[in-house]
Amino acid sequence: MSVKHTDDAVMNHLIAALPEDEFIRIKPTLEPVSLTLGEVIYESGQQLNNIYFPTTAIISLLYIMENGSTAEIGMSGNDGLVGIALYMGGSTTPSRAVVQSAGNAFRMPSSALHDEFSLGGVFQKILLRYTQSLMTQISQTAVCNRLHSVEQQLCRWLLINHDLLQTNKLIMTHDLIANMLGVRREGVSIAAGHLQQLGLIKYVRGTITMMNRDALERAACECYRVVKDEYDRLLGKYISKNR
Amino acid sequence: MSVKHTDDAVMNHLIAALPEDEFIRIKPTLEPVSLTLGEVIYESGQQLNNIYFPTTAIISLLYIMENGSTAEIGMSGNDGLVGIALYMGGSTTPSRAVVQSAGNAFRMPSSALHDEFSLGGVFQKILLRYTQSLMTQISQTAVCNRLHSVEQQLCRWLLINHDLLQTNKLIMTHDLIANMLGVRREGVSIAAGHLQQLGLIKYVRGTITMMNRDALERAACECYRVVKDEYDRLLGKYISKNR
DNA sequence: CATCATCCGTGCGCTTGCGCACACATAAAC
DNA sequence: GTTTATGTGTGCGCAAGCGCACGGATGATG
Repeated sequence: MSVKHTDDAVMNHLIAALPEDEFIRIKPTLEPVSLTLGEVIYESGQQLNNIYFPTTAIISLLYIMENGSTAEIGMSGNDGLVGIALYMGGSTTPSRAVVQSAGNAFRMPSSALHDEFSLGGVFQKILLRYTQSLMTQISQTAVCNRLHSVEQQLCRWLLINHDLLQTNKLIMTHDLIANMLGVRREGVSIAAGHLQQLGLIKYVRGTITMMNRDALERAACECYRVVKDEYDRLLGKYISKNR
Repeated sequence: MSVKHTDDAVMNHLIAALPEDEFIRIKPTLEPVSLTLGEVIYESGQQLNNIYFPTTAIISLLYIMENGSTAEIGMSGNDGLVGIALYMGGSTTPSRAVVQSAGNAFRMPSSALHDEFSLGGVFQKILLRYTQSLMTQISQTAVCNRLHSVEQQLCRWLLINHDLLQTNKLIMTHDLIANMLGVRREGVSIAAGHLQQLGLIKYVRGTITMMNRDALERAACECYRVVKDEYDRLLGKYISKNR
């Protein structure tokens, strides 16, 4: 069903899912960019000018409170895009988009996005479906924050990363994870220590290696699977070859 | 700017914001329905057939976990609609929509919705903008669940209700609120008791009366205002007369 | 090789919220 | 008017997570 494009833009699943004609049309508007760790793609409330389709990079959507504490509401990698507000009409959101794992992405200017979106084709369909899948992710984060332990959430967070990464190794300190999860660094250290003791992960100074994915899934809360299944339900028929 | 329609469908702000021609076109497809307290509009994962535009009713979006505990991710009243998944492409969501405050709504069948949505007019714009505003609400709920106290969240929750209601009186037990907030009934009782002591609210057996809205806003976390401001930013220009 | 910054382990007191249990009040039902 | 159901107050003990503090370890820098 899905067409093989002649470009590594295919690494982004949403782009890869486009029919040949739509792909050819938007291809010239896609500019490859390299994103560095910690780079801020969008600042909260700031007018957006481009939408990003990550290929190897992972971008984190963060809320920053008045007192400076932070919490992640969602993550996008080659399964999605960053910059939903551009086609939803708001042009901006109250969240910040930060590069959590350095890598590449394709950048598409706002004008090209609007042109293609307004045609009402598969491009629009896929973008809207992805938006719904992101809503599920955010919703699940909300209930997860309320009802589950730090350790369960850490497992979930590691699994999401694992899905978006090409490797088992994750460059990430406990401190950064704490900022994402909205908890203390010590809390992450304790949870990670426990997971290491169980043999699910290993880590040394800023590098976490996932040793046993299945066990991690069992140690995570149901939230991980709900979001994953919902993504597959919404976009699976477009992204047939994936996974 | 906004046209005065000849119908009480105007009580729903999104419908009221439509230009005359679009309103006339969708009007015959709107069926007034009465919604009773506790009624389940949509069940999690169940195929949707209608979208709802509340006028006096308030609908709560709930997640139900495997162990039966619940948490609210958002609320819609005459400021919005229920059934986003219908035009986003998913046809369903993992959440349940429950009537939290009895009242009326307009029901629009899926087919009519798709017809009008695909025209790419103001209707589509407004629906997408509302979706973004709901995403903000859900996102803020996520960080609020992580970072703020039960009392702060209770204030926020009361304020949202107050905005959607036509009165200061809220028919709601501590137990139900606890289900919404995803906390214990006792926790709500303690927080509510404190707010009553401060003179912000009064309550007796299932009825809560808001006494001092300004003070409630000061006692709430920033989350309330962020969501409200974002809604106004996204939809304010359409809903000029509102507030 | 020595210094320094960064990352992680650990301990302690404290607060918030949980789970449970039960008493008491007020409305509804008969 | 008595019974019954429902809604709220209160009091435990307990666990999770917070804020703070400090010490040790590891890797980068010069």
